[in-house]
Formats: sequence, C-alpha cells, structure tokens
Amino acid sequence: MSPVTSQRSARTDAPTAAGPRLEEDFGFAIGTVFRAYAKALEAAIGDIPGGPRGYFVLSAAVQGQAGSQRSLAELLGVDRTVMTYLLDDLERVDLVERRPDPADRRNRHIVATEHGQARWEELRGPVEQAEQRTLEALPAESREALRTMLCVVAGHLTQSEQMVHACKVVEELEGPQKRASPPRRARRRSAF
Amino acid sequence: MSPVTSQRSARTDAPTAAGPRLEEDFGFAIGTVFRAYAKALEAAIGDIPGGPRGYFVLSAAVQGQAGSQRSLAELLGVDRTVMTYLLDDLERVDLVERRPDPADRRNRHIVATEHGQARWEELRGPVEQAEQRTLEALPAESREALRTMLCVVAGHLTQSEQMVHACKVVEELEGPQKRASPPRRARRRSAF
DNA sequence: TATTGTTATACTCTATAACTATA
DNA sequence: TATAGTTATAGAGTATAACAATA
Repeated sequence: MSPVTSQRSARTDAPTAAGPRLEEDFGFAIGTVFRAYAKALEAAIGDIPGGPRGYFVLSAAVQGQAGSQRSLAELLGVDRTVMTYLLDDLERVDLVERRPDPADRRNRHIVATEHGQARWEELRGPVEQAEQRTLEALPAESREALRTMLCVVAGHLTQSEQMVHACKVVEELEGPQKRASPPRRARRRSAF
Repeated sequence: MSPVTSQRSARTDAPTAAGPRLEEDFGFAIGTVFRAYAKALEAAIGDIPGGPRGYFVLSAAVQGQAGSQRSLAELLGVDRTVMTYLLDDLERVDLVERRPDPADRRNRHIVATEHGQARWEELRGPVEQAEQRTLEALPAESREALRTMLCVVAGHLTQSEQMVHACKVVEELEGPQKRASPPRRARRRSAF
C-alpha cells in the first residue's frame, strides 16, 4: 500500500455511521498540531537543556515571571521534583540562576543570567519561524486569531487552576471533612 | 505568597525588555490547552485502555479510518511497537479487532467490534462536554472557529508528513546518495 | 505542623534491536 | 531484499517518599 494513497484505501467496510471523522476531531487536531510544534520548537532551540520545557523556563525567567520553583512548575505542568533537575541543568550552562527569596527563604527566585538573556534574544527569530512554519496552512491573519484564542483559553485555565488551588487551601482551613480522595496514588500519564 | 496573587508578585527586577510575555506565547498557550484537554478527555473516557490514545484508535476504527497498524501509528504520532501493546489492550476488552488484510497478509486491518462501536457512541457526549469545558473561556462561535483552524493545520501537517514519507521512498528508489543521517540513534523525547 | 526544595528510588513509558511472516 | 508486526530489553522520563531548611 502506497503511503500517499493510504488515506482512503482502508474503507472496505460499509460506510460508517454519522459522527465526526478523525480529521474533524478537536482532540486529534490539537494533538497533531501540538506534536508538530513541539518538534519544530525543539529543533529551533538547539541545545537548551530540557528542550521546549527548558526554553519556557528561560522565557519566564527573562520576563521576570518565574516566581518560586513550585509556582513555575505548576504553570508549566510539571512535577516540582522535575523542576529541580531542569533548573540544575539550566544553571549548569549559565542560563538561569536561583536566588533565595529574602522575604521567605524557603523560596528560590529564578532569574535569567546575562548569558541567558542574550541566548533568549537570539532564539526569538528561530522560535517565531518554527511557529510560522507549523501554521503555514493558515493565512497570516488566521494565525494571529488562532494564537489569540489559544492564549485566552490558556489564561483562563491558568487562573482556574489557581482558583482550585486557593479553594483547596480554604477548604482545608475550614475543616477536614471526610477527604473524598485519600492521598491517592497510582495515577496515569496523560500521554496523548 | 498567595497562589492567587503570585502572577504579578515576582516582578522585583527591572521591567524586562520588550517581547512576548509568557501569556502571549503560542507554545505556552497550546501546551497549556493541550494538557488541560488531555486531562479532561482522560476523565471523560473512563476505563478505555491507553487513555486518550486508546480512544483515538477506537475512533479511527469506528470510522473505518484505521488502515494498517503502521499508518495508524504514524497518524497518532506513536511508535509502531507502542501500537502493538495498545491494540493488545483494546482487543483484550473487546473494543477493536485485528483482521489480516487479504490483499497483503502482512497488514492488519483494525476494525471496531460491536461493543466498541456502542462504547464509542456512549462516549460522544462526555467527550464533547470535555471539549466545551476546556474551551469555556471562548464564546461558542469562537470555539467552532478554533476547532476549524486546528483541523486545517492538522490536516495539512498530516499530508505533509505523508509527502515526506513518499519523498523518502522515492529518494531511496533513485539511489542511495550518501545518507545525510546515518541510522541515527539516541533521540530525545518531545516532552513539553 | 505546613511548605519549599532536594535527593534517592521505584515505576512507567518509550524506543531499539532482533525475530517471524509475508511480499 | 524490504516491510508489517511482535517480543524482549534497555533507556529515558516521571513520580513517590523521605529528608532538610524555613515558616
């Protein structure tokens, strides 16, 4: 079977019931775009330790948006222990720096080094190109619209998560009423 | 530091140079939305083996779009060996079935069982809800627009990948001229 | 006592290599 | 010889648990 024609050749069964085909499925689409962009971004950033994830930490640091390691880990959706290793690697190549927070010495404030700042500036072009190439199927205005919509959703989700966190804190302050979920182990990876 | 206020509290440094802030970054946004949707979808589909990935295989099977295991694996961005395990699990709970392709008995044609078809129908509501909840920050028309744009990009990317594959085949047919990349090992995961 | 961050360890997921069968 | 699929295994990535420092 030729790979170019495989798209239609498998329909030997009766025409399937109504319903969204895979090409019209939101999940399939965002998964595909996500993977493609991740791959393009990874190529664009070269040797930044930790790949795209390390790049986002650097971004946050450059922009002064990286608060504590914990809040940064939550923002990026990684475990706080993973953040430790990631920062070790980024610090080792002199891209970021951990600074103890004078206000609460348990916290580490993550800041970009001068070299990190410079490296980040260098990467802006290639990263932008990676995005444009990934979205090349869309006209320029649509790309902007897509980006804006995703940012709106992401902003909302980030806030919601913070609210959930805040609520949990309040909940616990108000009294421990029969935890619905005990410490809970054995989760599953959200691999797509 | 309160989690609700942490968004701005870290800016103790000089105001950073111009440039996209993290909230305006395409990669950060799509990563966040992707993770949130993956989580919501995983909750929605319950006990389907393989999580979202298993669900997409089932979708493809139901819609008669699952050709060979290999083409399906490529479409979903997973290794063909992973696809083997995934199908083992889905077959074990009677959701899909492997059928030898009479035309080329090396290929296995993946089809949904009756139970798989029924289960998939049941899931359409919950899956739709998961999508709507994830995108709740957008008005309904925008959600449609977002989905359409992502599908356009995904469709294009899928085709491109098939082209790349086809070109590689042609290239090899035309003669092995000093492979730029030798068999190549030690890749890196595209974790975001 | 609770929280941040670190370390060690166990586990899960993934991919490489080797193999079978088909072509 | 080349490809689809399977199996075994090694490797990468992740998360749990225990700990130290600070609040």
